[in-house]
Amino acid sequence: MSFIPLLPGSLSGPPAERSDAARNRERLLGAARELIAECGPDALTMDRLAERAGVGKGTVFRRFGSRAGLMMTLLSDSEAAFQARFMFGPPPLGPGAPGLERLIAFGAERIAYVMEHGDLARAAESSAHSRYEVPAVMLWQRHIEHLLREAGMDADPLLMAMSLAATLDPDRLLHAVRVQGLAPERLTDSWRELVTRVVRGR
Amino acid sequence: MSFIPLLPGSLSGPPAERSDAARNRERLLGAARELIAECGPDALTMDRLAERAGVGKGTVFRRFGSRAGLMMTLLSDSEAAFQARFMFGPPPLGPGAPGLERLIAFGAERIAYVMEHGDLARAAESSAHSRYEVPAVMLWQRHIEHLLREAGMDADPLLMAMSLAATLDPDRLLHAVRVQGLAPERLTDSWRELVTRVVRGR
DNA sequence: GGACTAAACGGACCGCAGTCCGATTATTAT
DNA sequence: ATAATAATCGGACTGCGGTCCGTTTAGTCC
Repeated sequence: MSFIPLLPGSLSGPPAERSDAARNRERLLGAARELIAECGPDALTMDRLAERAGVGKGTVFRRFGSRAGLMMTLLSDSEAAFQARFMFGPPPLGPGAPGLERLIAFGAERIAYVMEHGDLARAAESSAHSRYEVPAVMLWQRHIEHLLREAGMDADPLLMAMSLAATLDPDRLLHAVRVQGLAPERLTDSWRELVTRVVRGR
Repeated sequence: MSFIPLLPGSLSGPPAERSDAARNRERLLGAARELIAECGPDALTMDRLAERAGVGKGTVFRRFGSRAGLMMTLLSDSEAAFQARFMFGPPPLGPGAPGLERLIAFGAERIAYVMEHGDLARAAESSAHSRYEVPAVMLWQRHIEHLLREAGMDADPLLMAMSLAATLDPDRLLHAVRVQGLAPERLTDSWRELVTRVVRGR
């Protein structure tokens, strides 16, 4: 988790990080994972986190900016893995399969992802102003748009991608499964049906 | 806004409302509309509202339950008017037109509605746990589902309605228009395209 | 009118996310 | 080693939504 900088002056890039700052970040991430494992993401408050990690509250916010930022950091590993799979992995999720098949696979994988990391994802998006500025969310949407074009979608792929992305919103998916009691497979089936109809068109 | 109860005992229904309670509710609604007219819905805090209306903070919450509840109350008039139009009004929005045409009209009207009352609607849905328990939202979704069935949708109309409703989420629509700078007409066009493809199917 | 009761009242209080600024400490140059 | 400097630290503070409970008051029954 630490590395020796090749260049002392560190040309290009943030001007390095002080050792205590790095130590505190690790402490905070560890404490956050502990608390989430114990009581779930919703019970993680910034005060409790600071106390558990043995640092001041200001430190938490300087490190992660906000609660949502912390959650995004916690998600970033699995998030990056997921991104790698649909961008560079084997088909049908990755490149090599027709657009429609990749779309179907994408939805299925995303639903599975939300079932696993949903609470975290929801917490990461619950930033007051911008639920749609989250980089990962924007990337997904552009990916869907790309696949739509590849599948021959002619009419406003950007907005179609927006609509399809709305369907995969973690909040909605979790509500459907946890509150409405729908089976995840049913969501997957419905997604397949939806994108098929949208792509095949009138 | 007030009426004389026909039966003193008030069979069936809440056990009447005390006069001071009614007076305070009117005061609060008036003050809320003032504040919103002055600074917009986001600047309306429950403390300010209580102060402006000349009542205690506890009174505000007993009256409306929560900030979201207050916003829903403020919306209820225009909300009811909208509902009446798509349930009993003239076609193509109301009954009498084919399902697909009604769906298209519904989306267009909803987009227009959000452009007008969007901030309020967003505030009304921003209750932590349940953005989807709002009665109006549930009604819309069931209405979409009904229209889908009427238009001959065979595959899981409930989930298809859920996906389509997600497209019409106020938060998303406002973000598309205000942040992304998309023209509302483009949203309407895309909606028409979307529902047409979904209904006409594979 | 006067007593009784249930409801409404109000504002102190809580936990939360996020901000601010004086004190502290790691780092670099001398 | 020492001083200078810039980043980090910590916790008091703010504003918010929401809760609680002792006090007040409207409606009712005699």
